[in-house]
Amino acid sequence: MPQASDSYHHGDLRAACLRAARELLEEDGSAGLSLRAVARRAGVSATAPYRHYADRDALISAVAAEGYRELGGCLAAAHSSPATSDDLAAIAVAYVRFALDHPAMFRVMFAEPCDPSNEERVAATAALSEYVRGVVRSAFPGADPEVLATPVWALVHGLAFLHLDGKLDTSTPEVVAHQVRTAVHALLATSPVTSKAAAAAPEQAKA
Amino acid sequence: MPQASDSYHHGDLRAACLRAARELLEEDGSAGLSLRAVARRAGVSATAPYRHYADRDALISAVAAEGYRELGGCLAAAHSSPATSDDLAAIAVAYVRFALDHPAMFRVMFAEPCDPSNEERVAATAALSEYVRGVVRSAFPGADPEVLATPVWALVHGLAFLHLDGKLDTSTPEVVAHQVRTAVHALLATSPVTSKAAAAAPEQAKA
DNA sequence: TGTACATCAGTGAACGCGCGTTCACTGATGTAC
DNA sequence: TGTACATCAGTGAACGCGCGTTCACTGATGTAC
Repeated sequence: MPQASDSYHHGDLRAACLRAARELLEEDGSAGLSLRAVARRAGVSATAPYRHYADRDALISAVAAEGYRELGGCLAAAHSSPATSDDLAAIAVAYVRFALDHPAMFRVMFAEPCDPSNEERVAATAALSEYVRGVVRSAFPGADPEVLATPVWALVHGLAFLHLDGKLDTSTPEVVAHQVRTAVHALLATSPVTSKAAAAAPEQAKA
Repeated sequence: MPQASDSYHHGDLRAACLRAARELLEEDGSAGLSLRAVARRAGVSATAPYRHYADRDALISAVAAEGYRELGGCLAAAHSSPATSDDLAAIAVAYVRFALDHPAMFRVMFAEPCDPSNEERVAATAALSEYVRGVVRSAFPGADPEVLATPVWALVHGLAFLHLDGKLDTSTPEVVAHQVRTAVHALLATSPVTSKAAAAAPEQAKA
């Protein structure tokens, strides 16, 4: 039974560090994410986190891994089995929303040049990449997922970053969602690859 | 006549600071980019840069602005008047190449959450955005550039980041170029928007 | 059920570091007469 | 052409800061008998 906050032993400092790190990230951006600040916020001495994380990088990688898992969850929640480009657009909207809701976290996950060799990181991004392939496969059964997965991910990822960096209008969630949907449809609805099936059975192609 | 390196006055410290900052960026990433390090490398006291830059952020913004200008140059050099999706793909390749050749710089330009209100920055990214619209207009005269410019930029920008973060194979420039070209063609050759003209004159549409 | 002891998860002082920025200063340069 | 002086572009000492990490330590917990 953890959580005896007044005792010498914390109970679950590992999780508390992660929580503190995320809060700091949301409040101060990645600049505020120091081991000492995490310890402070967790109400523990500056060196206590070393019991649970080898060093600063290990903590950050753990935060990033958590982010990957959460992003995966958000995408799955947006649509479990996408079958049309509309469905895919909904997933894209969720992706961009995640970036805007957790900007610092998203940057840690993708834009930080930190320890790309960390196992947890590699596994998490491989899983994400595999997920994208799966989405593409189920949304465009006629297309080669190996060819289509990269540009689709790139498109959505790029939309996320352009919004994040203030290059696109982010005034309301609706504006963002519309922007993302429009972009996805503009490129995906009947691209040469996705429309293979349509070419084979043109009468089924949407107008 | 500047460059009297042994004199009390440096000659052109402003430019020397920029140069030093870029070198540090390439060598140590953005973590190594401190005012003091810049001064050290420029062979000048720690406080001398303050004669030319109000503070650290000002220096960084100046570096970023230089980056935008250079990126613009690289893109223009790749193809001056793109008329086909092949031409556009060549520009996309140049964009990704720039990111891979100057990774830290690219991150400063786009992924750093620093002072988005800086005038030089705003102007530079607006110019870049306008440039993308121009490219789209000249490559796809039948399409609405307002609709197409965002997804095209996002696609290319996303490709740059995925390569930069090691999510895609970057072993050789050729591999990268091929990857980028394939991605661009997969989505752009006859997307519903870009093929408006083709729809109006279907007999001219590429097979 | 009680006790001895190993192990675990914290503490707190200390290390050396590099940072951004201020300040009063001084050497070099350029300009007006 | 020479001189006085304002201005400019550097210096170097100092400030306070927060950081990552080490170390020897100690209090709490769990386990074997």
